[in-house]
Amino acid sequence: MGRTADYSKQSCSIAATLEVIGDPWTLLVIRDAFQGVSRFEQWQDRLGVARNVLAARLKTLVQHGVLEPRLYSERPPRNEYVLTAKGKDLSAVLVTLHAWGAKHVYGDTDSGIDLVHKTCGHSLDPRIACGHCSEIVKGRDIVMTRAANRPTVGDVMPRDAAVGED
Amino acid sequence: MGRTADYSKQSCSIAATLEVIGDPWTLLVIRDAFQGVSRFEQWQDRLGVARNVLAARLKTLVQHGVLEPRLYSERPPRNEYVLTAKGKDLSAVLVTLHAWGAKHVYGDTDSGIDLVHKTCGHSLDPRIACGHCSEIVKGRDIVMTRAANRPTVGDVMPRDAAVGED
DNA sequence: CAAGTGGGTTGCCAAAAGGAACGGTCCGGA
DNA sequence: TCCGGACCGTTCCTTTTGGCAACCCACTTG
Repeated sequence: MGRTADYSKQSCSIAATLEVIGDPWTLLVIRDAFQGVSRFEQWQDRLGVARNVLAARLKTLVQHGVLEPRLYSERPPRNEYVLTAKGKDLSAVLVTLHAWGAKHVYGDTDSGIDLVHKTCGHSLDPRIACGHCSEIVKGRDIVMTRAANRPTVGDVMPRDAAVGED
Repeated sequence: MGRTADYSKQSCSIAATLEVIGDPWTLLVIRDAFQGVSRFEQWQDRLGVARNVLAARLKTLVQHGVLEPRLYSERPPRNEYVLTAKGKDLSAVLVTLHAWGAKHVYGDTDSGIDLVHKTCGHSLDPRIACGHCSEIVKGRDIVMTRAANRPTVGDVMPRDAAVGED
């Protein structure tokens, strides 16, 4: 079956996030929302996604509080969907996805969408910084630890692991 | 069915990235790889994913150069899979996904996995910084522009749009 | 030599995506 | 007033996938 995919039992923030935005098309719906798209037909035109699928995605995004429906016409009832604060917080995810694709899929070829950092005028080359010490974080300085004494299914990893090496 | 999903025609780095890592389970496979998992049986135990699906995911991740197979036994041929540099570059994506889930799904409850910034000792509160000016980037300082004169399918958005408002 | 382990492949079934058609309500023009 | 079209879905049917279990092959250990 497709995607009954029980990520959910993993008690992991990454899995939990994927539970919300991991369905096919969902992140592209959100990407377009950041570009100002807010109506059914706009998404449908841009993505070419099946209408029933789009309807389902919008519904679950609303349920999860990522999008908020706003009635802009009663009779016929029509609503548009705008990003909530929770949804806008996904910008960091989109930024890192974009950066990876720009670097590793498109080399230096044009990639259709460009992110620009307004305050410095350059196209954005995003890095992860630490909210506490404000330093740029290198991959090897991050430690992924299995929190506390939480018995998780396949606890095969005894030691902590560094994330990346760059 | 599902996921014939032609993201591909979108000429967008985000869509391109999702083409590689957007399948169900794929990001969890990569998450575990960062935690040191490198063998079929380990992933299978931890994720509970169907074996055929796991085999398919590993294959495409290798094809895309995210994982590299390494033969650790000839006869019987057995290989393990390790992250390439390209794969390790996905750490930023995992970090932002994790942060979003920790903040918006788990509130302050324990989330199973914790990311710690070794150099300052705190648990990581990731921010996006600009590689050029080294400043922390606020969402509203990012402009998503449709690059150059690339005619993309549903070009309904005349103006540029700010990303987020935080 | 029998049982176990590691790493898959094969086949069947159910769930999700694709796709096209339809329905309802308004609007603008002929 | 009648006709077509825009919008926003919903329904129905088809096509792919993922879930699941069984199976297989090549060692290895008891």
